[in-house]
Amino acid sequence: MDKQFTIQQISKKMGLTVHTLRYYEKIGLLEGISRNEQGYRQYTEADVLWIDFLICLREIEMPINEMKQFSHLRSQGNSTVTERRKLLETHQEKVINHIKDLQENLLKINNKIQHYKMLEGENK
Amino acid sequence: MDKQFTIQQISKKMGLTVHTLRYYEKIGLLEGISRNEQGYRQYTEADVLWIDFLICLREIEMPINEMKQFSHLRSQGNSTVTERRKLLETHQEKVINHIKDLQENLLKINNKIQHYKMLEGENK
DNA sequence: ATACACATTCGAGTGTACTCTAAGGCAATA
DNA sequence: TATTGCCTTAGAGTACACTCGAATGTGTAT
Repeated sequence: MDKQFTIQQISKKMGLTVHTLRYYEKIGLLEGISRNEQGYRQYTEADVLWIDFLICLREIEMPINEMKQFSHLRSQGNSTVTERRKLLETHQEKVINHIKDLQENLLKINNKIQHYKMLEGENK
Repeated sequence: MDKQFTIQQISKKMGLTVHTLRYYEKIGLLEGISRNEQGYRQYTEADVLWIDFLICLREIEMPINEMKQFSHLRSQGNSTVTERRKLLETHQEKVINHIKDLQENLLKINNKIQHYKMLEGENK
């Protein structure tokens, strides 16, 4: 049984607003979402998996343009697997560097916090 | 000898554009930047340190509103040290959680990359 | 004297990623 | 029958953090 979902159900399930779901479709991140007789969107399990992956890309802060590129490659089938892998690897590296920067700056912040604690101790 | 710097020198030194420096001043992140007879900005060593800290806050993605709040507390002197510390600690925690999320999602991405590598292997 | 290179201010414009509004359609309930 | 409540679309509006443009001023170099 191939379950189908309405846009509301997907919205709740995935934590994206219906606006965002329609927006993602409009800009080409979500391709081939089918409609029922009334013209309402019907999402499949496969759509759910894809949306889940899009959310993952978003959480690692991939820009929408890159996500679109990835989405487009995906819709061209298996011949684009290498390109897709490279796209992911390139972004992966960016995120790793970003985390490194965050951690370095967190050290500075922590020094500041320790410094403040010292000042607070003195004023007792 | 209290060194003074022009906006250009600060721009080069700190990696912020002159536009951004004026913008930060306008919105209250940079308070009390002195002027010379011509009305040009003259930045001091203390200003440099403060800008450096602002950049640090920006790199850990503190929103400008929070930076303003911090800046305002700072200008009120030592009585606000505890509040400032708490502000930093609150944001610190957010960043730590953010890093955790990034790392979790990187794992998913890595699985995808491994999966693609497998597919690529099969096609040989 | 006048051009150049810098400075000033105010306010408008940009890019990203949504987020919302308006106008309209269909189906079930009061 | 009419109201409610969902859906559709196109396109306008928002928030954030800059980024730029226009008008104007000042001190040094030719």
